[in-house]
Order: sequence, then C-alpha cells, then structure tokens
Amino acid sequence: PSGSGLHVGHPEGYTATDIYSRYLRMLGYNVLHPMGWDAFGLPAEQYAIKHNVHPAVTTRQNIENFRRQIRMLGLSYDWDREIDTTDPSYYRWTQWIFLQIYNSYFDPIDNKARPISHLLHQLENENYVVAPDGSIHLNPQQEGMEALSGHVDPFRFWRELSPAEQRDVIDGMRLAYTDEAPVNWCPALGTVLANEEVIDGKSEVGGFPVERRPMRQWMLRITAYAERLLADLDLLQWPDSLKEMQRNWIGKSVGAEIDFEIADWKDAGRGDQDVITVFTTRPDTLYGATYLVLAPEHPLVERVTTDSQRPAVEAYQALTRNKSERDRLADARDKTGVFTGSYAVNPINDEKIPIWIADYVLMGYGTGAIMAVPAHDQRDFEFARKFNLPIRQVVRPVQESSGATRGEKSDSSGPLPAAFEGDGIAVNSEFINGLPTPQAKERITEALEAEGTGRKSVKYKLRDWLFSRQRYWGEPFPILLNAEGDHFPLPESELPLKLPEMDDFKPTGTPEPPLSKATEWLHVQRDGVIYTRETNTMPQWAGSCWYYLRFIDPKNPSRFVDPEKEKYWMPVDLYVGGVEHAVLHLLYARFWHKVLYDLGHVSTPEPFARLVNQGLILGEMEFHFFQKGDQLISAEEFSQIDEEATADEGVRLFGIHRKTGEKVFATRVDETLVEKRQDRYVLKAHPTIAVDARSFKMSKSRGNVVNPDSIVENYGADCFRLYEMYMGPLEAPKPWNTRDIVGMSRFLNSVWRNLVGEESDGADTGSGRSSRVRAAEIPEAIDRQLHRTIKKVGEDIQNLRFNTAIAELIKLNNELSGLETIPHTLASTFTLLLAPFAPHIAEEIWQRLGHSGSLARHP
RNA sequence: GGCCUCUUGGCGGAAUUGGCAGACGCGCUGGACUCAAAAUCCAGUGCCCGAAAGGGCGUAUCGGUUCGACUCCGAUAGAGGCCACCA
Repeated sequence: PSGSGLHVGHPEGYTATDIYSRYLRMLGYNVLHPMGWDAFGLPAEQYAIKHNVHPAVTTRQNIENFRRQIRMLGLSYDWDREIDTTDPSYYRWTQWIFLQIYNSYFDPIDNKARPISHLLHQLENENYVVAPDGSIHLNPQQEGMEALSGHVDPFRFWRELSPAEQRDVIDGMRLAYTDEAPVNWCPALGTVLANEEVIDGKSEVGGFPVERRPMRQWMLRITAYAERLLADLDLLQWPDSLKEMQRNWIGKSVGAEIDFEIADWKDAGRGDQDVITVFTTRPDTLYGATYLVLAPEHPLVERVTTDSQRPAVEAYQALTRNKSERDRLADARDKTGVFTGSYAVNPINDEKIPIWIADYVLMGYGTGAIMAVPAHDQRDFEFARKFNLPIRQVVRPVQESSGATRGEKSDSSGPLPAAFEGDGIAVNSEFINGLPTPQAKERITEALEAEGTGRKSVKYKLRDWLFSRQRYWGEPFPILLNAEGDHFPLPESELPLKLPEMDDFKPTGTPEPPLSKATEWLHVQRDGVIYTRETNTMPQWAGSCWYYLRFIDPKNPSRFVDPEKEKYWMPVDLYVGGVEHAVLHLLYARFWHKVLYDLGHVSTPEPFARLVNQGLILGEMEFHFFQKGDQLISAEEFSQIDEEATADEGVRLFGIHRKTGEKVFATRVDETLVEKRQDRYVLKAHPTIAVDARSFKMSKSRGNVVNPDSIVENYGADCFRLYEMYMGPLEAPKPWNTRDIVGMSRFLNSVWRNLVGEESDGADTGSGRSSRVRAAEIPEAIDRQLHRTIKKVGEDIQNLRFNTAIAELIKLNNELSGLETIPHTLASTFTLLLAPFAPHIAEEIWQRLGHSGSLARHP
C-alpha cells in the first residue's frame, strides 16, 4: 500500500487468481487464496513523508482504501488470513527468522546452512582449525585431511584463540554479518540501498543519485547460495525469461584463477614475495596477456607502486574514489588508468608485463585484478589502444563461421579494428597451439594446476545482500551492541522488538538512522552493562520474504508456521505477480526459504512452484502530431526525429530532429482525426502530416492513469473483471481502451436478458426468470456446443487463458439469444461456467433459476 | 554493448502447436424499431478488381526447409523488457 489506492494494473493479477481459485473450489479443491499488506519500507515511507503524515497513519489509511476496492471487485480472498507486515505479531517472526539466519553459517561440505552451535561444536572438538586469516578449515591432523594442510599451516586450535579472536571468527562465518565496505549511499533518501535497488546509478525508488561510500552495514550471505539458487531454477515452472533474468543476475562464470608473481620483488627489498591473483574466463589466452590491471582499491596497489609513480597512482585513486556511481557509468566508454611502475611475471612463460590500475576493473568481482588480453577482450583492447600497450593475437577465428566476422584479423599490417572475443583456434601459444578454445582452456588450466600457479575457479556476479537501512519505517533488528560494537542477539522471549513511536521519523540525511534519536528505546541495561540497540532497520523486502508461509497459519502465537500445516500447503501452487520482482523479492524469498529449509523449518527446497507474470496494462493509445518551430512536420521529417524527449522539458517535447537539431513538439490529437495510410498514421485533413500512435506506461505525470473506482461505478465489478481478462493474454502487455469495455457490458446485459428477462431497471418478473427458460430437452446441436464450451473454459482456466474462455462463453450466449426455448439445465450450466469470471451476476441468476444456496462450491 | 521477448485487419486479439488465417470483442457501413435519440435487433466488414458470380493478393521484409509455414531455420528492419566496464 505505497499509494492511496489501486490502479487498473493491480486487479489484473488479482482477478486471474480469483477466477482460478473459484474454478478450483467448484471442482472441490481446498483453496488458500489470501491477501495481505506488505507495508514496511521505502515506498510506503516516501508516501508518508510526501504527505507529511506518520507512516503508521498513511499505511492504515491506504490499507483501508485498498481493502474497500478489493472487496468491491468481488475477489474471493480469505480475510481470516489477512496479514500486515508492519504488525508486531507479524514482524516478530520476521525478526525471529533474521535470528535464525544470524545464528547460522554455510557449510560448504554439505552445501547447506547449519546452526552456529554446530560450528562451535566442531571447533571445540578440534575437527576444525582456524587459519591465520580467520578462515576455518578441517583439522589437517585428522585422518585423510592431509591434502588441506598446505593451506592452513600454521593453523591454531579453538582453545588457542582469545575470546575476541573467537568472536571474530564466529561472526565472520554468520549468514548475517556486519561489514565495512563501499555501499550504495543515496543522500536524497538518506539510506543505503542494495545493488538490486540501484538502476543506472540511481535509486529504484524516486530515481535519486546514488554514491559509493564505505559504511558498516548488515549483510546477508546470499552468495553462499548462488549455486543452489541457480541450479534449483530447473525445478520451477516459471517463465523462461524470468529464470533467465535470475541466471544473469547470479552470473556464474567458469574460468581460472592465475597467480602472477611480482617481478624483482626481492631485489626491491620490499618484504615477502606476494602474488597477484587474477580471475579469467579465458585462461587459453594467457599467452596474449600483455599487461595486468588492478582495481584502484586493490590492497596490493600500495605495495606495487614505485616511488616515482606514487603521486600519479594516488591521484588516480582519489579521483575514482570520489566519482559517483553515475559519473563512473557515464565515463564507462573512455578508459582511464595509471601505470604503477611495477611488473608482473606471467607464470606460463616468465614474461614481464606492466601492472596498471584502472577503474574498469571492479574490486567487487572476481579477485579485483585481471590479466589484460587486448586482442581478445574489447575493454582491454580499448585500454591498450589508448595507452599504447602491445596487442598480441593468440586466438585465430575459425573461418567461414558467419558469426565471427566481428573484429577478425589475422597477422597483417594496420591496427586491429576490434578485439576478437569468440572461440577459435589457439595460435602464438606454444603447447596449446592448434587447439580449439574449449580444449585450450583445459590444457592451460591443467598445466597451471600442475605448477601450483593457477586453478579452476567459479565466480558469480551476485553480491551479498545489503540488509540494513537508515530509515525509520522498517523492522528493527533484534540486536544489541556493546561499547566495542560487538553485537548480541536478543533472546526469542524478547520478540517482537517493537518499533518505537516517534513523531520525528524522517531520515536524518546523514548515515545516522532516525532510531538513534529514540532515546528511551535506545539503551538497555543487562547485568550492569549498558547496551545500545541496533538503530538500522530492515529493508522493505524482509517482510515479503516469507509472507506466503504466514498465510498458512496467520494467527499462530507460538511459531511462525505450524509444521503440519506447512507440509499440507507448501509449495505455493500458483503465484501471479509482476516481472519487476525478478531479481529482488523473488530472489530474496528463495534465499530465505532455502535457509529455513536447511534448518528444517520448512519442507520444500523452493517456495513458488508455478509463477506467472501478468503483463503491464499500458495507458490508452495516444495520437500525436508534431511541430518544429511553428511548422507542422511531414511524414518524411518525422522519420528524422531522434527519439526520446528530455523529461525535464515535460511531455510536450517529443524529440530532437536528427538533421537540423531542432526540437520537435508533440500535440495530442483525437483518434477520429487520424487515419492509416499504408504503414503510417496521418491526419485525415492533412495526409502528409505524420501522426505517432502508441501507448505509454500509465503514470500520474502523463495523466493517463485509469482508476478502477470510476469503471466499476459505470459498468459494475463483473464487467470490469471481464474486460481486464478479455483484453488479451495475461502475460502480455496490453493497452487499456475504455471504449472496448462496452462489449463486455453488452455481453452481460444479453446474458441477463436471455436468462432473466427483458425487464430493466431492476423490475422483477415475479418468477425471477425469463419465460424462455423452461424445463426442456437440450437440442443436439446446442448440446454439442455446450460441451465444447465446458471443455474449452475448463482448459483455458487451467492455462490462465481467460480471454479465449470468455470468447467461448460469448459464443454460447449468442446461441442462447437465438433460441425460442432455453432449457433450464442449459441455463444453469451456462451460469456455472460464467461464475468464476462474473461472480456477482452469476449468483443472482443462479438464484433466479430456482437454485438454493450459493454456486460458489457447486460442482 | 550483451541477453531475452515480440511484429497477424482501422483497434484489442484468435488459430486445437506444421493443416480452411483473421474466432470473439471494439470500431465502422447499411437497414429495422423510434417523432427523434439512447438501448436493442438484422446484414455486411482483411486488401485489390468486379454490379454479382468469381478472381488475385495477404500474418514486418528477404531467403530457406516442407506435399503444406502465422507457426520451423537463416538474414534484415522495427518495437518492448532485463542486464550492463562482471574479466
């Protein structure tokens, strides 16, 4: 409820599941069809700030209006199961699940989460040991563990660690942990944001600039689940495009890590030898590596920079550090970087290559360092061209393959036009010469592994989930901090930790969260020690990560869901929702569910078995013609317009003329003044003047939003439902067209006339039904069509193809219109078929046909 | 730049998945009813030629596979979505 009410897009998905639910109930199924309010978070809070009302108030008001509209539409939700994520009896369990995550770690051997207590047990029994960097390993002294000893020597046992060290080791393993790292800070929203919430360097909510700055934040270790989140997509009946989006977001890359020693290290007297480890998906191009690049923030930059290069390097670091995310993206085309003064040694042939730093290498991905192969990577290619670094071809394109034309180049003169990034045959690469790319990758990796200078490696683009917000309107973390900043979980008995009531809830504009001003709430005394509560709150996604589970058992006071009920209902059989949640809610919920599954709290590895994305309902078709200066534009000139008006000049500016550079303005024109000539629309009065016809996303600023209230007022809820379902396939984006609604209105009127009678204005015939409806045999021809309709409507509902189901009902009704006598059984069956789509009128007709009770559960 | 999806009458969309293209609805044209309108009913409506019978063309464009292509393959053009310096 982040807005004041429904727009016509909401009821589309709601009606779809309602029809499906009503259909299943009539088949005798037990259907759980719930509705609730995901009301914490940025969108709801922004709404409250804008209206200068406390979010608790706006949320309550908005929910009431939403509930009214939903009831108006006749959506058969089970209101006994209504939930509200901002209700303490709900978020108590959100906090409880957070504690489950906090008290767990990911066991890479079993590839699943386990309780921290299990880890402690293993450490105390010395099955595990601690390496110098704090990482935990199998005890190499135990049977069969020798292979790991090289990596953990010199290790220590748990009992050898100080309490502070022990704490650091454990905290470093938790699935919920705090980290000081560069994060997406949005000054306008006064909070940090997850990667998933930042689009083109701007916040998804509000579109405000986002900058990188290091801050201590709560993170959830979703990356531990990358492989399972990827693999288990195969279990799901989801749209392929959506699965593909999740796959791309997880971004698995298979390649190799390769260690480059730093040249002349010992001679320079700079301490122990160190290596720069790079990640590459193309180990086969190792012979083509002509330089090496570190991310500007890479920890080794300091150590490899020579004195003479130090000023330039530090200046560059400062420059990139201060660059906003937006600027960095804007500058992406132009490569920048600085030479460190040092060289690295290629492990395959001992060649010395220069080490650079550049911001096109990201610290957050892979190892934060790359080997640059300019002949076969476009980014490296651009960089090499700019800084005159050598380009050495090591892959020859396979000839005659039509796809490999881009950037091909053999040996001859002249600069290469572009890098060749495709697969081919290895050349200039000694022992792998002549091998096709896949085999060349394997041979090189094997050779590096034998030397100990490289190894197979898998990397993911997915980052850990930044889980804290500097905002008021969210679930408080059930966490206490001591003076040292160590964190301690609240005991379950103290849940829910309620959000304190504050008049001044607005973001501070600094990283200091509003809750830090809740002085009474803030401090807690325990055993003589003063603790401070965590003042960050959880993001808006927290509550929705598990609401489907609470719907199963919404009022349970002692558990988040009863295990027996959970087994009965899960997984969710059908989830209809928008595609906008592809890499947000739908990924987060799968992650939480898997943690709960690993800990034995739920019975299925995945929460949502079948998922359908309803398509966006666009605004009504708009027709515009154009002016350049004060002249109308011809069809020829129209084709010269470079798309996209700049938003700041308002919707009237349509675009920029490609040739003249002049601004072109659009004027909206009525459809009746437009006609189609061949492939283009023109003004009827001036056929040389082009008209642009298309529909836009509904938005307040464009003024093309349709309010369901007015449609229901004019046509009724059943008609509204029918129209939305009849517009086209559920999954397809479709333009709204108010004019077309009348078709559904005529259909329902005709049904009423056929079955009830001609009397209008609610006047009743007394018998309540049309005199044409009589006890009679159904003629064979119409009986055939009736059964065709039964079959078609049933199948179409199961496949969520409501548009064709309704078409079939219209056809049958058109037949009824032609009958002198409408057999009573035919009328009754038709009414039952219509009921899931138009429940109100169907109930009314059902009673007038003389049936007792509701048809809602009639077979 | 990469990945994905889409393109069928004036409009929204059908087509049992390779077998009568345009179901159904809107709009439009003509007619009935009406003093008139609304509502309703009847007939027509892909484009072109034709009074009609009939004929020709037709699913973005070009090419291919097939007895047969809206459907499968390749290329091109256009629209939309997602990701984006991820090595």
